[in-house]
Amino acid sequence: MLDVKMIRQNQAEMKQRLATRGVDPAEIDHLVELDEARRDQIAVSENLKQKRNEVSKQIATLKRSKGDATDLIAEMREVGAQVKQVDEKLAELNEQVQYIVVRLPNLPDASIPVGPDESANHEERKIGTPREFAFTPKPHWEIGENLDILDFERGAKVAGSRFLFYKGLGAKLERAVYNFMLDEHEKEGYTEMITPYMVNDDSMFGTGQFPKFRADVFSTVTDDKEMTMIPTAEVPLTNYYRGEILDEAQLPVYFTALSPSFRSEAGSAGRDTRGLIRLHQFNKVEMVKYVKPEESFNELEKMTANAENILQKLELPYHVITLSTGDMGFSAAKTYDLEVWIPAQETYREISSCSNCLDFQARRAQIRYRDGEGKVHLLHTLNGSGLAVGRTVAAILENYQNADGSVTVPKVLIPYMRGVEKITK
RNA sequence: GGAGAGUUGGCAGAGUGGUAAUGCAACGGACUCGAAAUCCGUCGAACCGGCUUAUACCGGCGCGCAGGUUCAAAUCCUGUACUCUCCUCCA
Repeated sequence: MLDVKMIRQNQAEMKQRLATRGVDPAEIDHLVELDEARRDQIAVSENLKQKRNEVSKQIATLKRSKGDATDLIAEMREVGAQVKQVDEKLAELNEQVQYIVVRLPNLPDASIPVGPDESANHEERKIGTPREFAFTPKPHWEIGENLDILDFERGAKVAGSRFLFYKGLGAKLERAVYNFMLDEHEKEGYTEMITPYMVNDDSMFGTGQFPKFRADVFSTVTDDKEMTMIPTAEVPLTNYYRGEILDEAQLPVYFTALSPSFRSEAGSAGRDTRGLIRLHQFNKVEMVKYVKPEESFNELEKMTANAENILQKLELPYHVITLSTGDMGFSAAKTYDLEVWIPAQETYREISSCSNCLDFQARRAQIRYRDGEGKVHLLHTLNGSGLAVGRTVAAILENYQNADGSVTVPKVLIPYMRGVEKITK
């Protein structure tokens, strides 16, 4: 959420920068108008309340000295009615202002490319060289099905499309991958967490998914209580400190967690219908940071390096891109995507997304810190995948496949596979 | 699922209709070579509005949250969240 006061004081710049994210400048004009009306109404309300407070004190004094306050009470009855009326109007204006402001995306950082969509993304660096195959590489779902380690058919029968079973060494590989990731992040100073996998609306609001993106999630209703299946562990990890004021000395805080992520994938019908790329439920190791504002961009570089470290140790080719204004997520000011090489598709596919949200989430979730002078400030939050586990397994299966259909286990994972060096039929 | 108790400032803790005691902590000062102790003073989170370059200042709000009653609500009423205890159930 953006600061309305800041928008008001920098209207022209805000309109221009938000326009690069698809916000109609007229909406900002409307917001500023409503805010003006809101502040006028606050002044009216507060004047009335001041009067009420003053006269109420007189009434109290009179009553204590057994005086007659009938006239004053009659007068105050009128003031009370006015306050009620003014406050109703104020609540309405507040709601209108909030309606707009909670749906505005974060301000894009000045360093990112401006453009309508992914075509404007900028490649920062390319690491590793895609392997030359002496045979036609198979897609990972074929490899997995042939080896009997991935079962999409039964996933569809038991749950539906975009669900699967991992089986035998497939399940072991998935577990090896995320255990490896968690161990690496632990070395980098992240505290490992196991979070709730269902959250309330306040949490979904805090990180920016709600109210705008309700269609993207799965929710459950029990006894009229609605909960949301987390679309990413970013939600519980970032809401961990919701509504709290941390001490400056606590910062930075680094969290990591493995969790399933549940996504409805509404609007992506027909895309990536096969394999591990786009599922309703997938595992992901997430990284979240709470940092002081002046450090957030440096921390973004470090977090991205932490995600890259995983790919490098797995010896998977990838590149890093900076998302353009049009391709970036709602809460982010700057995002690096890591895309891993998928041989069968001869292309790079997203496997991690690391974002600096500045104070956008902190303002929504009211997460603050107290500095050395005792002053309270919003802090900055970052989140990144480190990495999407299912897509990592897909990349391993495809990049490490052999002509005979077997898959060599990446060196760093062998200890996590209890010594298994190759997955064969 | 049933029954009961609770939620007040950084912490402890009073307050059952008249506008948030008190203690500790914190901050400033005195004393001291310095510190402790003591004494004096200040401050009760955060937030919002006004006025400001910014402080300051003025006002509002503020007793888990949301409503209601009232001239006036921490206090009365309704709903709700969470915590604790007991029963039930359960991994």
